[in-house]
Amino acid sequence: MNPSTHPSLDHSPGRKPSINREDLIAAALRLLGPHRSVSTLSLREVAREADIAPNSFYRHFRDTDELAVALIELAGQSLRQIIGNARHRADDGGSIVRSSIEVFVAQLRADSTLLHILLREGTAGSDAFKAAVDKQLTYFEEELHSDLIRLNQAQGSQLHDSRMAARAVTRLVFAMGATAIDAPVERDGELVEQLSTMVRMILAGARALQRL
Amino acid sequence: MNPSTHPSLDHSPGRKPSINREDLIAAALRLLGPHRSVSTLSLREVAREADIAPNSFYRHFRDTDELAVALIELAGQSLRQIIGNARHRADDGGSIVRSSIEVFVAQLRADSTLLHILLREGTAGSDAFKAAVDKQLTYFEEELHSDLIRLNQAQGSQLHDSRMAARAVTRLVFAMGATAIDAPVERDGELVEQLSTMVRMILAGARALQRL
DNA sequence: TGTACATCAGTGAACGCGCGTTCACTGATGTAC
DNA sequence: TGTACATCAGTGAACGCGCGTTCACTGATGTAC
Repeated sequence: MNPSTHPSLDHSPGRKPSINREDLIAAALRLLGPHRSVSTLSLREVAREADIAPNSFYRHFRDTDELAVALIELAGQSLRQIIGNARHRADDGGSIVRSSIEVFVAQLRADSTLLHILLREGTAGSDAFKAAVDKQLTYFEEELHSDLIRLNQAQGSQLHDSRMAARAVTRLVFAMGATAIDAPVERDGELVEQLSTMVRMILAGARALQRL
Repeated sequence: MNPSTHPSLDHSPGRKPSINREDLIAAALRLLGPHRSVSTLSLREVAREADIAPNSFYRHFRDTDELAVALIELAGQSLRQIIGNARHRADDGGSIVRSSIEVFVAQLRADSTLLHILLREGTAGSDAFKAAVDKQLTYFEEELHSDLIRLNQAQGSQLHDSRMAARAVTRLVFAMGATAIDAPVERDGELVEQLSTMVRMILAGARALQRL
């Protein structure tokens, strides 16, 4: 993400851009409701939404793939912040598992297009695309991992292979979330319930395996 | 799936089809390598591969969506059979968890287009499409569930909420598998290792929660 | 057995559409002197 | 301060492409008598 690879970010003489990468990203987000997937966005469509000529798109992105990757990174960043906050807030008092999951599901329902982006595109799209999603999931995994380790130390308990526990939780929550997008809101409670059970199973299992 | 809704399956007078649904499905499978997703297939492309005129496609399927659903059902069926066999074979002797996972990963590597179909399309495509994938995952879940119950009875052990355990295992394995398609074969061992650990965590956790 | 007929799988041509991409351009902005 | 110049974001027009879908058709097959 070297700025100089993107002409629009150079501080060179010439006409100032009347529109920038962020504007195009915003236009793309406007197009992406909960039921549109990033890989179905066309260059012309985004340009239309941003009110520029189709070919102007190239001044800011090499192609739609590059825009898609930018969207995924943005989504990952903001979501990690939200979940991270929730986790640390719950830290002192209450169940971390449940409250984190509640925040996650709430995000799912708030028409947070950003979360949908990450959930929808897990397996579809170009290689660059899938790699970008995977990278974000790995970040989530790492943050959860260090939380688990902190928790272990605080409680004096021990997890078997906490890295795998973190990965299992992350992947499972995202997989279940992806399925749940299409479910009616009434089933959100059920989803929170199920996810809490599953995550507790994984954590309890990690503790149990350690004792063997 | 009432046959009479598909003219080609009626036993009515008239010219016999020189090509049928199965031929079109076969053509689609030929086009779908490990890196093509069902939702990117075009009607014209499939028709070309099957060596018929584009408009002849409509004699067999209402649209490409209907073909996609047929592909997913086929994939689900055959895969459940393969995994089911593996599970029951391992039943007497050896670790069920590990050998089932090994079969799964082996299928992933064998260029079994069928499995890739299920993994790739989890979250993409039309609603009919996603519903079809979800249905197949639910079948897997149910079969695993009854296996877990049988196992409980045989071993005298008890699982907390074995339905959720089955769901967690199913969703997790598919999610991890979807990611792994793009990984090099050398990491298959690693994948088997990780999945085994995760699944054992879930099962151990289900047992541990029961004891509480 | 032969004939007239109904069925309908498959066809060729054509349609309009949205797409990504290219080209040569224009004209606002900032720089050099 | 004024002027000549370089930069380059944005443009309008055009391209060729593959797409889904429609239409009226043809002719092989099976049925009725």
